Amino acid sequence: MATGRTHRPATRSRGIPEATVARLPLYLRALTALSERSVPTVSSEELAAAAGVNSAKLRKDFSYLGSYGTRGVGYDVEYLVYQISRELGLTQDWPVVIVGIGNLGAALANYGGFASRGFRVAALIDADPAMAGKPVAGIPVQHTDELEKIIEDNGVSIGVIATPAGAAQQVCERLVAAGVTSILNFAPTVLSVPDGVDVRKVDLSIELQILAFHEQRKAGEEAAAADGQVPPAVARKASADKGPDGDVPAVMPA
Amino acid sequence: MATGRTHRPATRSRGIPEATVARLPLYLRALTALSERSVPTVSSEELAAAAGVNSAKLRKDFSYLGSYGTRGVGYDVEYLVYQISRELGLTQDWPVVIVGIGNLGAALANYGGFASRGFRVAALIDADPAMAGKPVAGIPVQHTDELEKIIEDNGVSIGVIATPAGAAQQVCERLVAAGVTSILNFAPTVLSVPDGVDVRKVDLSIELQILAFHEQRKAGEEAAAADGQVPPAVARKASADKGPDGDVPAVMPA
DNA sequence: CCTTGTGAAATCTTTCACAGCT
DNA sequence: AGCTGTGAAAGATTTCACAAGG
Repeated sequence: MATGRTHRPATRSRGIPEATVARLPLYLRALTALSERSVPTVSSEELAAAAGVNSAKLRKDFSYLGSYGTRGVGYDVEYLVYQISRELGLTQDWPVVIVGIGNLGAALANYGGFASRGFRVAALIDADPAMAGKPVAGIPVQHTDELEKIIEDNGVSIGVIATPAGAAQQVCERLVAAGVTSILNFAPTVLSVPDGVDVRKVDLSIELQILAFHEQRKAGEEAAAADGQVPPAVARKASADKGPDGDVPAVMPA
Repeated sequence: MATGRTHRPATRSRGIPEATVARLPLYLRALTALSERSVPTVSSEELAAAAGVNSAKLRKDFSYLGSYGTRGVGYDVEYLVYQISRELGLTQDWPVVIVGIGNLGAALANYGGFASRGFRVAALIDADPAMAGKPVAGIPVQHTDELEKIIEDNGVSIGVIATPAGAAQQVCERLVAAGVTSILNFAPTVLSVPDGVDVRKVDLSIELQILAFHEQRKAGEEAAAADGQVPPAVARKASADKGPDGDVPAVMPA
């Protein structure tokens, strides 16, 4: 196995922080909306509000891409759309396969935003022979047997796994063996992949549990507030970020 | 009323870092699997591997919950399951409503992992009158007109938005006005919410764009590697770490 | 005036490495 | 001997605040 014990040599050439990368799509979406309304320029303050972040963060983020703004004026919308698209690699076509065409897989196949920006559903794959040939979202489902051939023929490097948890690791391994190097995993399981393969996961159950944690915390604070004289709900603020406070009274609800 | 009354006393008693909270569900899932196999205890090393994190991080995470392990032995699986469940607020019942019963909403309603752990789909809501009364996943869809009543009657504090982007903000406002304080948003839009309301978002398009960024970067490095003398099999290097919401399942070679 | 771009400070997160307990 | 729990170091991210430039 790989002996690359050396912690990442850190190719710092194009080092855009991961946190920044994760926000670029957000900015891009906001900018696209502005572009559709033919807004020519936008300030960091305005754009940040539209994207649900604060303006200092946005400016810092953009500073990693280069100096694309004009002091005293703001950013040229069209130009920024182009620069961010290029940075994200959206100026090229990304064929994607979806494996597992159950409820969720079908929903993903039907999701419009998929095709919108550089991504193209190259194939739908399912293990159920009864599904084979059936069109979903206008694309005929193919059997898992064809997986390797489909990946190769279409030059697919991004795979979406929407299978049951039990099948996910095996599907993952076949995708990777066939040449896929980026995986979006909707199955509620941890995937093991070789070095060099990126995995991102989307997990409903985890998100709900995180919300439950904060919900519980709020309930506890409320109870504590009833005791003291903490002012009731305050200012209305637009915020896309998660709860700021991390402070829970040691009150145990038995 | 005092204006400067500090919202948070300097007491750091129970402040679990957000990054830790986001990993607790992962640990819980791994522990549940161990529990089902009747494994009595587990070491931080084993559990970390199962959860796809490193053991130092796991031990640090657990240290915020308390000292639940035994030196020289490891952690008692059942006990940890209980402690983490309690910490996450999963020992209580969380009624949830799903708004927007299209492809995605239906997929979510059918998702088993939903009901499994403390969450219960209290109602499905859709704006289409034609949907009303139709059962999805065994639950009859109700019309949006009923939204406020449903929230109130069921004491719902967590809402899932699976509507088209255009409807999401309005639905969000109605949910919040009716008493919902945690929202899981699947619509590709930034939600504005009052202070004290938590929003988490799940966005296919954003995840794909982040993958595309790394995919593009890999392609660039490959080209650069071809210039040098890195053997093809090992030429790929990982960015390894993910952003705020993501983790990379690490592969632990023997 | 205006708003960007950015060093520096503050804060949060991960990792290291080992003392301390079983 | 083995493994946890944790200070302290290292690293990443956010925020501040202001100089620089339109």
